[in-house]
Amino acid sequence: MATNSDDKLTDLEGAALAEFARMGPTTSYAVAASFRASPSEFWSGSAGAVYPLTKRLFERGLLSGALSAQGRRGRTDYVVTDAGKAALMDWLLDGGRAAGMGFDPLRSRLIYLDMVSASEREALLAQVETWAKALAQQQIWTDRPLAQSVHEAWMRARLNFLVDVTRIVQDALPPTRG
Amino acid sequence: MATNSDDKLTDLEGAALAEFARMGPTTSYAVAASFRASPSEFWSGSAGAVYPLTKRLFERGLLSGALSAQGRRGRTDYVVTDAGKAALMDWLLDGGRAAGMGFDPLRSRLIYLDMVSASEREALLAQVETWAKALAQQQIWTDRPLAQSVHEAWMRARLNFLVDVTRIVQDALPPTRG
DNA sequence: ATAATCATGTAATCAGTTACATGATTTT
DNA sequence: AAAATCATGTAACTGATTACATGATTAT
Repeated sequence: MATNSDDKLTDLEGAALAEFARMGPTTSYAVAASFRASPSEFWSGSAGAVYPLTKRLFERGLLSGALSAQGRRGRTDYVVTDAGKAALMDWLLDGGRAAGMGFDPLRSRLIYLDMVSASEREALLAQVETWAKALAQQQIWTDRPLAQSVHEAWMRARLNFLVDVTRIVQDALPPTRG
Repeated sequence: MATNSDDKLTDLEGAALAEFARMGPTTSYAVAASFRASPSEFWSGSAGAVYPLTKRLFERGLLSGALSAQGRRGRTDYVVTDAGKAALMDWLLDGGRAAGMGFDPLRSRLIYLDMVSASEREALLAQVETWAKALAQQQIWTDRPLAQSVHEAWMRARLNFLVDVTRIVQDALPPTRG
C-alpha cells in the first residue's frame, strides 16, 4: 500500500491545520482571516496562499471537506481528519524544529551594526524600542487568552533582548564611528 | 532617466549585501558559505539561492564584479558599489521592518499548546529547553565578536521567554488535559 | 594519487506574493 | 440602494529549495 504520509508539514501547513482544528468545521476564508489578524507580518493570509494550501491538505487526506448546503452560496467547511490530527501532533510536538532560531529582522540587522555610525545606531535602536513597546501593549487575541499571553511574553522577551543588546553594542563599539 | 531603485531589498538581499561589504571583494561562494555557517536554519546558503541573488544585485548596480585573473579558475570577486552601500544602509536602518515580529517556530506552536495533554506539553518544553541551552553555549562567530554577542543575547532572551512561557502555560492550563 | 574544498552554475519543483475576478449575503 | 464582508478561486510572477553537473585547486 502506498504510504501517503511521506513528508512533514511545513510550519504554515501546521499552523493552518491547527487553526482548522481550533475553529471546528470552518472555511479557508476564516483561516486566512485569522492569519491576517495575527500580529506576525510573516504570513500574509492571502487567498493565493491559503486556498492552494487547503487543497493540498485535503488531497493528502488531512482535511475532509463538507460543502454546507444552507443557502445557494458555495462554501466548504473543512474538518481535520484522524490522519490530520496525527500530522498536527507531529508538527506541534516537534521539539527539534521548535528549538530552531527562526527569523528575526532585528537580529539579522544587529550583527552588522558595526557598519554604521553611533548616531545612526542609536536612532535605529530607539525607533525599534518605540515600535516594540507599542506592539507589546496591543490586545490582539481577546478571545484566546493563551495566544495573547504567549504574544505578551514574546514581546517582553524581545524588549529585554533589545535592552541587553543596546548595552552590548554600547560596550563593544566606539562612540564615534565603527 | 529611469529610476532603477524601484523597491527595497529583501532581508536575504540585505544580509547578502552586508556580507559582501564586510568581507571586501569576495565571491558568491564565500557569502553562501557564511550563510551556511550561521546558526539560523532559515537561509540554506545554497548555490541555487545565492548565485541568482548575486546576479540580481549585480544587474541592479549594487554590486560590481571584477573577475580575478590569478590562475585559470573562473572566479568573480564582487565589490559593493556606492549605490549598493546606500541600499544597504536603507535596509540596515529600516526601523519599521526591524521592529517586525519575524518568525519563531516555538512561538508558532505555543499558541496551540492547549490542544495537547499536560505530559506532552511538558515534554515539548523540556526538549526545547535542552536544545536551546546547547545552542546558547555554542561559539559560532569566533572571528566576529559583535555577531557572537548578539547571538548569545538572543539565546538568553529566548531562554527567558521559555521560562516565562512555561510558567504562564502552567498557570493557564489545567494539569491534566486542555 | 586521492580526497576535500573552492567555485560556478542550472534544472525541476514548490510555495509564496500581489492583484484580479466573481458573485452571494449581510449590514447600514 | 449601497457598502461591507463572506467566500472562492486564478494568473503572473518571484524567489527559494534540493539535486545535479562540472571542473580547478589545495591538502593529505
